[in-house]
Amino acid sequence: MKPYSKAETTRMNILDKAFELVYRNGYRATSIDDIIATTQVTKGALYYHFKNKDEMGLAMIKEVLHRRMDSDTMRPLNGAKPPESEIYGMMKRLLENKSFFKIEYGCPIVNLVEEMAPLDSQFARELRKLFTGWKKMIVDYLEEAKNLKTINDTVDSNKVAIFVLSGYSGVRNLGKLLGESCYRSYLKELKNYLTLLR
Amino acid sequence: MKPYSKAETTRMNILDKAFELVYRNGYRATSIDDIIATTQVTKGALYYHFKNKDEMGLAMIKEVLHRRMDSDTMRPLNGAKPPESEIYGMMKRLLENKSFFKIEYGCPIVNLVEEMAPLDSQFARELRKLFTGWKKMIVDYLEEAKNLKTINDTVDSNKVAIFVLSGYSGVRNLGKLLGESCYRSYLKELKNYLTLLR
DNA sequence: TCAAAAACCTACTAGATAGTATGTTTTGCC
DNA sequence: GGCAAAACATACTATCTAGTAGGTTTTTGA
Repeated sequence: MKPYSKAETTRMNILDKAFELVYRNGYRATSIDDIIATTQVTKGALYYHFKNKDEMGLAMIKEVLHRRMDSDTMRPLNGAKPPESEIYGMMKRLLENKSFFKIEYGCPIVNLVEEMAPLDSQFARELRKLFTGWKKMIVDYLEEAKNLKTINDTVDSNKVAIFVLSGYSGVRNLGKLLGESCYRSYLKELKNYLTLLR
Repeated sequence: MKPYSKAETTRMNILDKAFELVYRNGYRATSIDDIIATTQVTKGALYYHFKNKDEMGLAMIKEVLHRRMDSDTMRPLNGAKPPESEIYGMMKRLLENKSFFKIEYGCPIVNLVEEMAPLDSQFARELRKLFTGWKKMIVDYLEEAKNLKTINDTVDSNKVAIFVLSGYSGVRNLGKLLGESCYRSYLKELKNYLTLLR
């Protein structure tokens, strides 16, 4: 594979640092001046790569967020194994990943949905892609598990996926307020719920 | 009861309008100038009532948010009735209350936790009061229901409360992205989950 | 190697922002 | 009625904000 050009490096540097700042402070509260200060990239360079702040924000979602999401959550689930192992395991890995996530800052995707989905349809569109991709992965797993008789075939895969993703989004929110203990409570009760699908 | 003085009216007017703006745009994106424009109150009057923006924001949480929360969710639950009726009913009422909540803007408390809990310990403290009050109500109900043999006495009330509140917070987030349909999915699956407690 | 295009740099602008200084009006109370 | 304190009004400031104009340097390809 060919190495990154200098310009590509600059661009990725901007997006990566912007992501970190947005994760901690929110999109609108992260100024272009904040970004250029932490990247050491000048304003001219930034506006050479991106037409304006929103275009940069969208690129950040499409590139940085998609990449992290994929590496963290998108290992395909095995329909032969029960949900208390597969779905629970995915959530546990996500919630215990301390290198990408800080409990007090929650989940970057959830944060961006909260802040930007009501305000900007383009942001909403990109974030919807992320979520529906994730949801599809869960639905596909559940359908396979039904076929393999791993779970009860009366299970409504779509509703279960929504319910599980709601729980995840919500505990990321609650975690900001109550700290790590609620991750543990949530995971315990999630496992309880998932046995219901058998 | 004695009528509100003019000054009290002004103060409440500021807090009410500020609440609406913060609900729609977020706390930091709501400027003092926005607030005085919609209230018709001048800057001098606003800064007479509140030392600064944060003090106003905290007053808004303590007064407006607490009041709305109480009237909407704090009807005590009856331990003699099953969770599929009591807890489910509470969530259903909340999610279907279209006069106070707009689906695209989510839940004001959840939004404020998302935005402010990581940034300001005083905001976090006030919001924690709201949440723990709500949580206590659910825990109390579950304990009573255990005593009355309405639910299984192996249920861990605290974990169930965390799990249920996570689901609520999360579906308010998801609703911003996917619209009303996910409220319905969530409620259906919540009822499913709650039967597990019997 | 050398020109054209890509990548970057600096200094600036116009508007928004929280907060203040210094007033004037209104209210409660004797 | 009158007067002190409470309540409100106006004009201002310093700082931050996204974005731009017009330049220089670096890279690329023939």
